[in-house]
Amino acid sequence: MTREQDEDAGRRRVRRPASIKDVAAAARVSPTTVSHVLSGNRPVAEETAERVRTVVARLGYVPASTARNLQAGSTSVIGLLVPDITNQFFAELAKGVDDAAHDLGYGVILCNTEFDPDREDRYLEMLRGRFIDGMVYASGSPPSRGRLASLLGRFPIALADEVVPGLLEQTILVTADHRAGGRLIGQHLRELGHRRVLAISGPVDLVSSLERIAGFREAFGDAGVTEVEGAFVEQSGYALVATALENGGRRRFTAVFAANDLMALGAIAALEDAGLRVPDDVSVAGFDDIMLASRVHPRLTTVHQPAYDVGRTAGAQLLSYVHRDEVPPASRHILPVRLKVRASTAPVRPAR
Amino acid sequence: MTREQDEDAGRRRVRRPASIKDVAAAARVSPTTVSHVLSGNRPVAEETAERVRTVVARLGYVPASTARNLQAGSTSVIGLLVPDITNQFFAELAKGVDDAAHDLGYGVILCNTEFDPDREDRYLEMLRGRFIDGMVYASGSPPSRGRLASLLGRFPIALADEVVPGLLEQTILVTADHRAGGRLIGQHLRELGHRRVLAISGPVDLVSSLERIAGFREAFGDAGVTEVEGAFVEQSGYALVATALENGGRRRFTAVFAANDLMALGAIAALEDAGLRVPDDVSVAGFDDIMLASRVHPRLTTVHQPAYDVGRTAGAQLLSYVHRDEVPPASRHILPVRLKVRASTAPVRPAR
DNA sequence: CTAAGGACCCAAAACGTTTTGCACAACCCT
DNA sequence: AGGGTTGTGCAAAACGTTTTGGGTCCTTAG
Repeated sequence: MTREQDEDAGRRRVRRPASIKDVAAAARVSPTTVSHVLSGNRPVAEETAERVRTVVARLGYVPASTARNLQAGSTSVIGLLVPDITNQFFAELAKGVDDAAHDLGYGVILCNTEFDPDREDRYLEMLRGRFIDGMVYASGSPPSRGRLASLLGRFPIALADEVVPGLLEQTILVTADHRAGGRLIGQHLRELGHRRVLAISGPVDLVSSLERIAGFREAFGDAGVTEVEGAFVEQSGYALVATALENGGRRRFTAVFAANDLMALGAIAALEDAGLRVPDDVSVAGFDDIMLASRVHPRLTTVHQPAYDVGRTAGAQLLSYVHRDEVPPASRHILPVRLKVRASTAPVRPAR
Repeated sequence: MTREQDEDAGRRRVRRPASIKDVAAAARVSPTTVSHVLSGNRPVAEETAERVRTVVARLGYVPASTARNLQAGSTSVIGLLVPDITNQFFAELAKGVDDAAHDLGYGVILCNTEFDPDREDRYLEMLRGRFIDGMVYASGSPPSRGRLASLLGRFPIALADEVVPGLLEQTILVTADHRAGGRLIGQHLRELGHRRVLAISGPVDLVSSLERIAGFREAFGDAGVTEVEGAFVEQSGYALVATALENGGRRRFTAVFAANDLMALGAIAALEDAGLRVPDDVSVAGFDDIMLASRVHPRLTTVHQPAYDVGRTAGAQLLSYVHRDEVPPASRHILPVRLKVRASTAPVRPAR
């Protein structure tokens, strides 16, 4: 009676999956032998092996990875932390990491922080129980270096896309050549005759953001560039340019260098809302070369970042060590970028 | 001597993390007590608990999730299978799933199949060792139902976005209302006075694709619609329209209904290459409302699909059962869609 | 006929937790 | 004073593998 109630109590349950013991019993061998048959770790008489294999197939036995992980002390899973998987750039990067992982039989666990430090912390907390064998960190926001450093003692971490100040001498870093990208835009705008440009940067605590602007100044020269700080989103680009137009108007600049394509889009919108035409009145350049950049009107001049390669390289580098159970030596991988000249930049025109 | 060699042999290794035994020893209690302090599963004298907590902090102890998983028989991780994380739609969906998972303390392991059945199989194979507690399946291509069915016995699966023919009566299904979306477009075009439309569908073995067209016919009527089959990519839209223009020209249609925004973009390109203007000469409507749709020229009339909500609902539904260790009953969740009238459709104009 | 060696398989330990039954002490109530 | 209750902590089992040091039996050579 009581027993029947108990069985009723839980709703329909999944039947217990076959364990190695079940297989062993059915094949009249020890669990050890089953393990050896499956792993090929030690020779087993063909006749016995065949018997085991039959039972395995019949029972649909698959070794429980939880148990295997415990025994092995590793999980064949790496973490991937990104701020926004919805952002084309990070999606490409994620794909690269996934490909690299998949090649070596690793899985990827996705952590989407939405630029929220608390959320990032919660993810890192969850990850620290060495659930993962390693991690690709592409935070995209000023990272809580402390927490990251403490994790570095538990498993290897590869930094992707963004330098983390305290850590770059200790681990793998893969990033696009932001500085060179900035230089390319700087040179391009200068060649078009621009002499006064509004540079709208990303968050100044992001090294990549600084590098882009620094590269720009290297090529363009410091004179004539007024710099304002923003965030890597469209509204920020809009607001920054709108504000700039109010204070002083466009007499102050003939071109806008946005640290990011989305911001560039915002900038264009602000300019058009103010009755200015792009690129006739003001040129606008972006950074990243997201898909939109080539479809939007006017098509955006920008710097192409090899997002996929960044992810793939970071994943491959990380795993090349993790896989051999070594801790990776510090290394840097700077990937080349390309200038994409399209329709949003034009030779400067004398103000009417 | 030998020992020294051994220590040299492996490269610098990570030191063994503290285990619960280490904590117990240092706090002069049993591992049981440590566990109780940490889990709150049973009361522990405050004095003792404090001592344990101190040691935990000092040693930086974190329970090994591998061991915990084994003991618990679950991992607090769910799988997410998508064909292309780079596709905005699936990225949004993934974000939804991740959010739902994160709310309940679950992790998400990402499987990006790149529309490759082999790759999908390899992923499913890797997942079947009940590494995960459940899975959201959004294959986007005609799925290998057999393998999926066999997995359904091991952990719950929620189908997102796309019906899997053999399984829809057995598990959770979350999808946008493709049929209603088709109806909205059909009605819209009819109201604009269109009477002959070219419908370019996605792969006919995808239920969502069929539904969109079916809904369209419901509202528009069967008469006057010629249907051609394609794939969900831009080139396909281009090719289909280009071909249609060759055979019979645009006398045969005044509007194009593309089963997907990307195809709509291709269609527009083909029309413009043929010297036709959109929407003046031919109207074009899409489906999905990807980010591009609102930025491209002309801005695309389309049906907005709540990708994020699909993911979030699928994740939440799945987890609401998984989390209580129940197997989910079959259920369907059809999410509403919205018509977005923009600039690519216009009232029909009498052919000149 | 016996010792050595090989082929084959198994028992037991280990991985690091959580769970549960129990022991011990101290307290309360009648 | 004795029986019950509470509070506190421990030992042992269990989760499902893989690993490793034998053990048994058979073959072969001396």
